[in-house]
Amino acid sequence: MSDKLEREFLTLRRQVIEASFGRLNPVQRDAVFTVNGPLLILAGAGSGKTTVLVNRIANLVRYGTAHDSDKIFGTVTQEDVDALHALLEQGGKLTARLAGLLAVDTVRPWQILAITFTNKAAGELKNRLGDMLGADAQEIVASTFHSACVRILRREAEQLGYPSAFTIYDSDDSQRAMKELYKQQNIDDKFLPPRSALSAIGRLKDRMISPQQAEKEASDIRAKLVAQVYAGYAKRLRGAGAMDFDDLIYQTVRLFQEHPDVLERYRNRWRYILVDEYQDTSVAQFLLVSLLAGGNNNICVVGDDDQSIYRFRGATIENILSFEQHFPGAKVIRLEQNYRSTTSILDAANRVIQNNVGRKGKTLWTDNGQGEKVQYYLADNEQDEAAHIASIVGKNLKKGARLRDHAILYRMNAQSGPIETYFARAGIPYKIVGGHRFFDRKEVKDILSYLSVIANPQDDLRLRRIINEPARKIGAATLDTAANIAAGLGCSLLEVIGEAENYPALSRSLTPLKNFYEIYQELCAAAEEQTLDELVATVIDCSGYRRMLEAQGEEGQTRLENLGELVSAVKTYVEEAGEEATLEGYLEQVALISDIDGYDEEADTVVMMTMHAAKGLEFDYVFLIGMEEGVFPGQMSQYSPDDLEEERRLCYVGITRAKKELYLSRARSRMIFGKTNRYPESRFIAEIGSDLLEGEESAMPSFGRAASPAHGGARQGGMSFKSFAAGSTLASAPAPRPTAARRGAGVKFAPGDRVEHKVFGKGVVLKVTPIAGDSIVEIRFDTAGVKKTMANYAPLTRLE
DNA sequence: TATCGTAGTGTTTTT
DNA sequence: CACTACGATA
Repeated sequence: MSDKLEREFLTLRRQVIEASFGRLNPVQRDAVFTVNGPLLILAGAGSGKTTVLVNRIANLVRYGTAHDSDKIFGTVTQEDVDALHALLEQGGKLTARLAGLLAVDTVRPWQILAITFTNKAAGELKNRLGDMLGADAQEIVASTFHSACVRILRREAEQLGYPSAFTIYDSDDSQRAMKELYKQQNIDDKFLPPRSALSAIGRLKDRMISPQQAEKEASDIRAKLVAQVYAGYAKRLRGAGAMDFDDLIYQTVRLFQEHPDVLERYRNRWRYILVDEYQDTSVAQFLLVSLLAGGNNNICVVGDDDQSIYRFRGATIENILSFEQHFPGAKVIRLEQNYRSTTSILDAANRVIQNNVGRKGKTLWTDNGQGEKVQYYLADNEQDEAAHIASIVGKNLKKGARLRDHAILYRMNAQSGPIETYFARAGIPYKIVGGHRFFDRKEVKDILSYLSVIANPQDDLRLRRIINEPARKIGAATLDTAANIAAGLGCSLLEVIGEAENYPALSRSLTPLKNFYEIYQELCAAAEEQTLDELVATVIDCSGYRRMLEAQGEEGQTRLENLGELVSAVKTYVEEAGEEATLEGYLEQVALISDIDGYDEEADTVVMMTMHAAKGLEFDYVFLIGMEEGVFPGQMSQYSPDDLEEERRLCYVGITRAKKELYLSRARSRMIFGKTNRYPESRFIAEIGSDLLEGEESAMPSFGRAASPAHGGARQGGMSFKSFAAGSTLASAPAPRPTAARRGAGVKFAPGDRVEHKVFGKGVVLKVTPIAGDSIVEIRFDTAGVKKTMANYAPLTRLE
């Protein structure tokens, strides 16, 4: 074999490998083919970092280091070279022989651990890997920090003195546990509210500080109390065989620090580690990753310091800023080209973020073209803001956009209310991500608590939650005596209840306790025999929960329906997990599920969520609402420069979600938590600058704008309305509410009328039902079917 | 022990 | 405004 042939082969090999990954820019390509050693990818918003991540993993598995290597396994023949030429020119399939020649030091899929921020992101990663790698992708572990840790802890919990079926407490459980502790130890909840205590403890755990250390380092009374409460809380959870969210990380790191042999096993298993959203990792998460990567340091992290928005949860931007110190010899790659947004949008984003100090510094650019100017609307109040958004959605739909191309983003969940009300009345389909989760509803949590007591009988907290739900005449007094006995014996509450007849102190409530225990045993037996979804149905029946709800009329009926939904959710889980389906597995999935995980981008509806939840998503049309000082940036951040910078990063995240058009809005007055306030304009508006904005404002502050589709009289251009706004405060003082009376007689509808709806198009009125000063109009649309809307809210006009 | 009513309170963002 | 916690009553 000649040198010349080999050289030709190596060049060809590189070309074939590159071709198999499609279009990548030079910087992206560099990231994909950097295989070994520490790598920091600074990825701006919309820079195609997921593509890079997927391709990088695919390259590890398929080609290993072949792209930059001159190693060849086997002997190259002229035929091989010809075949590669043909492949490059005509495409086609690889033979097994060629595939072998293209690979050098490949990585087995199960040696790769990819950590993402949400389950949804992990799922997407797996899907895209599946498309590229087929069955191999199944063996790659792609999960969140929390899920990955649970996986490890389930296997190793005993080393730490926890049962392997430990319960995962959500923040609600944590709070209950904390309140019980407060009561037991007579702690003043004014001086240190349980919520603050929990978040302080959480932040200690994020920094891997134990209760003992916290005690030692406490310098003031409050810190001392936190340390004391921390110790008590930790003891309580340990006794219940439970871990909270922060424990999942904290205990895993402790496991690795204290059991080098265990760490060694996992180090050998995962030889390549990738972490997405690295800017949002905590000290504990950094330690976890660096422990696992220790040795070969094949660690690749992807992040954007400008998008760090979880400082309040213990994330330290330090992790990204000092990556090169932590991992000497680290390679740093910057992805600054944006493929998502227009120049107008990026200009606005860059203008805002450049007001922050202490960042790595980068400027996004794009060749997507200038695009429309950023729109800025000044509304009278939140209803008017909602109406304006609805009318823009209508306009865009006419231009051919779909509902699901629109996202409404806000600072806090409470802001969704007015928009939701308006959209519901107008009959515009929408979906809210976040707020109250399905699994947080009382009835659902109760049934899940039954299940978790079956899985982990040590868990007194969840037991207390359900022992008298439905009412079984087991009150607080009885439970306290039983708990005291349990504490004395050092066993669980449930064990005491099981043999209640042995304790004279419990004689008065012996029957109810025994009745409960019987139910419990019945359920345990059912857990052995039935499938998971059957078990859930059994729990609902045997516990008496169904009977209780049935006796509650309408309210109980909807709750019963929710429980029906729970049963079908479990059924879906059983079908998906197949043989792997276990009770613990299901409870774990429920505990770690997040709001965004349930977001379905296929459904054609407008979507509403917080800017936090929108991280990582993109939409053609994005509305950022409530651009007011005190709302965004929030009240809490006004006096803290650090918090303000985080708000600014959040603003940057919000702006960069938009692909085509960005709409900002502010209301002159807004009702928040029951009080009407007038907030000044958000500083972010001034930071963007009037030259990038195109303004418009509510025209006549008092007259049913909601129903009038055209913004008659709205001013266009520049920011000249600022002075106008100031002068018109008096005129706009009475809160406008679109009522039938205000709108006059001209816009009533009658059956048979031909009408046009901004969202659904043209149709015929079928029925009109007057109700409380408004009316429900039932319309058969030519294309959208039959819908009901409220006459005063729907963007509806009568056609002559 | 359960249930009803009232007073008070606290409100960001989330795995 | 919405929720919780607590107290009075059946």
